[in-house]
Amino acid sequence: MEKIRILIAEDHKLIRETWTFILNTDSRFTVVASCSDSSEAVEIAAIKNPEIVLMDINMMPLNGFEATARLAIVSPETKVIGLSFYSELLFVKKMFAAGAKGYITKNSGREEMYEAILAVHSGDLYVCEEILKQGFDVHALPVMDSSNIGTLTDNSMGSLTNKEIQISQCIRQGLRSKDIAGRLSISIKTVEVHRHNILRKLQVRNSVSLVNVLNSKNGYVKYSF
Amino acid sequence: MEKIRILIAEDHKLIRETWTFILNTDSRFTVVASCSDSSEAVEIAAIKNPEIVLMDINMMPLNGFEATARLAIVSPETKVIGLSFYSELLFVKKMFAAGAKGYITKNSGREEMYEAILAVHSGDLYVCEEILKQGFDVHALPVMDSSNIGTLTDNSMGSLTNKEIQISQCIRQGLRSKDIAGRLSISIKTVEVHRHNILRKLQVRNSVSLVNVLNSKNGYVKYSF
DNA sequence: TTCCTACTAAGTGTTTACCCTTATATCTTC
DNA sequence: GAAGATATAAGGGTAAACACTTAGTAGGAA
Repeated sequence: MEKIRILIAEDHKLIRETWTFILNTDSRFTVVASCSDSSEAVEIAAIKNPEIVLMDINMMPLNGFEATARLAIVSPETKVIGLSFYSELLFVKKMFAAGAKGYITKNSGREEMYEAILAVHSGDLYVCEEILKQGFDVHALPVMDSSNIGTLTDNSMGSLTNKEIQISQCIRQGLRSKDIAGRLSISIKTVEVHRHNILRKLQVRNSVSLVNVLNSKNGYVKYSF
Repeated sequence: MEKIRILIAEDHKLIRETWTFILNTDSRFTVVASCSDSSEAVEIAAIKNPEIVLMDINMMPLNGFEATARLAIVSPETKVIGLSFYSELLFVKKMFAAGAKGYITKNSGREEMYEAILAVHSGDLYVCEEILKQGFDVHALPVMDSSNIGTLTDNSMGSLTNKEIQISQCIRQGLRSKDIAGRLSISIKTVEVHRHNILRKLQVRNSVSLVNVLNSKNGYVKYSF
């Protein structure tokens, strides 16, 4: 039986090396390359056409969403599985919108990683247990093909209006609704409506999480400790 | 030759399982247990007396510093190697002050993890390349033994106590006081007191500003893409 | 011992955030 | 002109954060 050819794109060396090791140890898989750089991942994929890419969403210089969308162009046969510490549905959706076929978090089990690779390789979509539990329905997503891949990769911030973006920047600075209202010369109630809409659109439940999402978009990578 | 007996304490299941796998694959090592809970790590160590503990510094309900200090009491022969995403010297120092004998980041190589285990097992102190490059001199540290272990887990970080640091990290993750109370098994009221004290000590007026201060000090890496 | 710090947790407020609905005016766009 | 999106802002509600106080316990230090 042919081994499934895998590319690992993950910026933490220890994780990248251990995953390479365990996948190569399994007779079903072979890691054809690994890299810590997302641009490199796209280049390598274009040359080696791996069947599967394990793609961390926190990478330089492109984030996982952008790298996934580009990868779909240079190597359409390659299937991407998103990998991250986050189970935030926003990231999951963004990865699928970018053309990913699977998503697992680092709270998944080792067996779950195998399952994900096998499922995606055989043409299925896959998300891990942790994300399923949040009520995410992978089959309810619009089908992603060459016609619309990448079109939704900016939908999070893109769906925020100018005012919402402006206000979210104020929130990020630690300003209260009262402060924002004063600064923008609008009613506190208006600010509150905007806040609510921002949280709803970005699917977070409080301002701290909002700021985390905003930071992750603008190039901050959040580590948890 | 006797295998080196290892306990892995790491909250991300996928990482925990892959490390268990690769260490068990190597004839020099055997993973006697692994867990995602720091209290459990202390309990297990007390029973199994592993020679080495690989301890992630981000754990619940104790952080890595506290777990390491307690471990020194219940299993003095056990040597702890700190593991984290951070090369922040503050965290490295705190871990050594808590009694750790080694520290590697997740940017270390797989071979470096082996080296660390072997070095620490043979009685040396060890820090990875990445930390060495920052000019950290492990041998310049005061010697840690039963008389002073834990005494230096103090106020280098803006005079926040261990509990306050732990709670501020929970806040950073977007958790509410209710969530934090549940996770740490303490009263919401206690969490609120800590929150209040944290804000007062760091001279900020809300959680978003707190997170900004925490991010500016450590843990966040600004990427440009 | 006494002192000090940390952790715990209660009480009692005020303020802010967040949820949901309704509504008006303006603007583009089909 | 109708439809849709945006910005505005109000009312009424719950939940959470924040402010301040008191107080018991535990442990180490003086």
